[in-house]
Amino acid sequence: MNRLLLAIDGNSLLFQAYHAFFKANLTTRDGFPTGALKGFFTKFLELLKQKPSHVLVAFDVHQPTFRHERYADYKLGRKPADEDLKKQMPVVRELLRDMGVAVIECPRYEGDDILGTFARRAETSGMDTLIVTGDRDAFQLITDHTRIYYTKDNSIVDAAALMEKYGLLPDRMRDLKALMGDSSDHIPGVSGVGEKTALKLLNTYGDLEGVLSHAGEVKGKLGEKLVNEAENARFSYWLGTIATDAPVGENLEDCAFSFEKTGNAKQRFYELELNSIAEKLSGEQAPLQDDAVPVPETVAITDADGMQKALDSLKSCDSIAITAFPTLAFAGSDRQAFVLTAGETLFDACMDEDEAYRMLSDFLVAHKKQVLAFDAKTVFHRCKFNPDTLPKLLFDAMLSDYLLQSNRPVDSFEALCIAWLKTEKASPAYLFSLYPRMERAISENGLSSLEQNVELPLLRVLYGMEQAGFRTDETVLKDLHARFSETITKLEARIYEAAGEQFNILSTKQLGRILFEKLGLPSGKKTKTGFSTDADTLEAIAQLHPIVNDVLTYRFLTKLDSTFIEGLLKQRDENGRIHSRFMQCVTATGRISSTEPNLQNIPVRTQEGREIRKAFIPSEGNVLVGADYSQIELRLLAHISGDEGFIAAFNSGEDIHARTAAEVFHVPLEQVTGEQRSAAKAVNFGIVYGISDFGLARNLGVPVSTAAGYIRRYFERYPKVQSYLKESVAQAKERGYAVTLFDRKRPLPELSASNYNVRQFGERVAMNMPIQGTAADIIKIAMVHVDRALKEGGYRAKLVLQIHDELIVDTPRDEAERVKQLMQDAMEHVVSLSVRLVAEAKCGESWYETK
DNA sequence: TCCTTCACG
DNA sequence: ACGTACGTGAAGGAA
Repeated sequence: MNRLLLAIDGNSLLFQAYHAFFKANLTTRDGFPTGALKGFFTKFLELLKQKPSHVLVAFDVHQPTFRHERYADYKLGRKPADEDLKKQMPVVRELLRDMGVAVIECPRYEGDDILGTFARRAETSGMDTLIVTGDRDAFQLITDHTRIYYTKDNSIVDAAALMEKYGLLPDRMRDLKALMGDSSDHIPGVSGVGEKTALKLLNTYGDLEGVLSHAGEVKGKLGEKLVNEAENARFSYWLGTIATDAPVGENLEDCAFSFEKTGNAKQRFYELELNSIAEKLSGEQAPLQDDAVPVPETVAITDADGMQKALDSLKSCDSIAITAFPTLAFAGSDRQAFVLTAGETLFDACMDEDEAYRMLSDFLVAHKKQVLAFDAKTVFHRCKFNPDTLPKLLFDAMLSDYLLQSNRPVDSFEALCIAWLKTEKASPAYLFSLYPRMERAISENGLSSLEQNVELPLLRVLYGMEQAGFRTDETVLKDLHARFSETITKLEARIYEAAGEQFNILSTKQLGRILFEKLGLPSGKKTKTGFSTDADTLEAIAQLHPIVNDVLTYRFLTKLDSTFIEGLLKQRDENGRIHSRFMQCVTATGRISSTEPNLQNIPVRTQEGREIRKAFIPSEGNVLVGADYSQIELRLLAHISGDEGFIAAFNSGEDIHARTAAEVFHVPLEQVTGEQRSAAKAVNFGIVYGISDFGLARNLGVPVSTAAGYIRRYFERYPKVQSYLKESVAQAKERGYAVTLFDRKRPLPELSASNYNVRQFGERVAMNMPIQGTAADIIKIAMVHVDRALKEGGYRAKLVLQIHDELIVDTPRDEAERVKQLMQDAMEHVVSLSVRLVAEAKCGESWYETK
């Protein structure tokens, strides 16, 4: 029988696994970090392929070791382990023990010493050892029966390999290190001696003592240093020596290993959502499951005939489950799924997907089927449904997942099936199992109303908006392009002239070189890659050289031209309409986002940019009606905080920023200066973002102390705003999430982070999310109401765009006045708060005119 | 792919 | 003693 001890340096492997998975940022659904676990156990299982008879994993105990007692601070340079890694450390030990693996720690000794000790013990009982570590120190332990699996390059190192690389026997590795030192381990060595010199000395004199006793023969500075630092070298030798006689309680037989026992950890791995690991463990122990998920039979569809038969077999089903990725797949029960085959070559039998979707959508409409889906909006698009006759949508797993975990974007249906059902892969049939499970979670988290009354109805509204698109005028865009291009060319020439050379103005690196090195202008802040050249920085030095303003204008115009003019021209369909996609499951606060193209950031703050809005026009015979909320976030702050002064400020009906300035600076409203109003406005925004004096100071360009004064006075005048913000953070800390008026939740693991900055960020988010998120909830509800009112009122007007606090409706001329009123009404009466919600609506011949 | 910048709320 | 405003998406350069 194979007698092999696998001796693993647990800390070394865990650190390496952690950093390998650091970027992936892997966590369970509820936010527990699992990256290091995944890396560690993936490697561990790979190592088990060596079929060891004995396995041990050695860990350092977090106490001073016997070396520290003599030289206490020699490892002070080590960074403390990351918070995420720390959390996973006890879990690794626990999982290993569950798997029947010996976990060995020895107070005052390091992992290395345990490995060395067991390697010797194994050798005396006639066993071979494979030591797994990323630490080259362990090379000294190599013998005929002990080899090293070096994790840094996944190589197995034995005496021959060592001789080839260093020309040294394993026993001389310590001598090498004693001479050259090791800064990462804080082993001093002899100053000025590196690997090359150390190897030469050892080759000449054999070992460290040989080198030291012949130090007198060595010429020059090196000889002197060897004499002077002999004690240092001997001490280094001692530091670098791994113990082989550590007083470890466990004996070799405690490390006996059998693969069958690993199954005991299976359930725990499933709970940690590390299914790939769980599945590789021994199959003896089946995972415990309350109600099993049937594995559906999969039927491939290759032609229209097969498609028709599949649909016929589903006639008696009430609900059909559908997914669109990677190809159309559907099911009428959890037992059987139909999947369109994606032909891999031109000759494979494979059905035209468009045709399949056509047949499916006709079937759904004709038989009034209900739908369960993952990403129903996309499924609807593929089916090319008429927005007015969409099938009833019972459940969208993507939406439910988003509501349950809005701080983490949904990646794929497959990931969702694996996480929720512990299945191996995705199948539309799993939607029947997901439905009750996820709905129960939705209901337990108080999210049912949000799902049923807001998100699911909104999905249909967004579908209609995406399908309708926004009509655009090509000539407006082309004229602007011509105007911008002309100026851009002129600016470019002037910039090259002033710089004395041609360069890429849009390259921050090249621009930084020109401005700060060649022209010697003062550079402000730095980014991690070099000089900062953002607008704030450039504006600060604009008076010093005319090139700076030209650069700013150049940037401004190229941005408008490439992102907006060219970007939009590319997206127009054959009817000149632009169909943005409204993403419902992206933001952490509950807002929707807009992509391909993003129509939520079309310029408005500058005249030149605003011109672009003239290209957004109503359909033939229509006008646009735009309606936007006035100060919705601040009104929500007033309501939620319950601050009487702030509520009164709104109810006075005056300009809120001016009114705030008057109250905070104790001056009559008429005497508020422009500067005071700006300051008050900035404080109002700051409050909503989770205020800090530093941030406010930077925004206003005033000293931090001045900003702090503004905040203090603001809170004096509106004390309940302050207490609300405090309470908001405290509650989020207690519950682990921030929440909106409509119960939308955002988990905030940041609040319990050990890193101060991360925690501060969590606190700002805890203040902001309830406000931004409630505003998002409200406009979503308004959209559902507007859409419903338009349909029920028999209007032909259509919602085409939402920009967070603004809605645009493409409206037949004769409906315009009524639609305007209808929108304002719907928006203002979504909820009744202690402060009125105010919406203002306006008609126009283009988006430019609706403000 | 990551970084920086900048457009919007 | 630390280094910050909240939420997005797109483009272009650098690597």
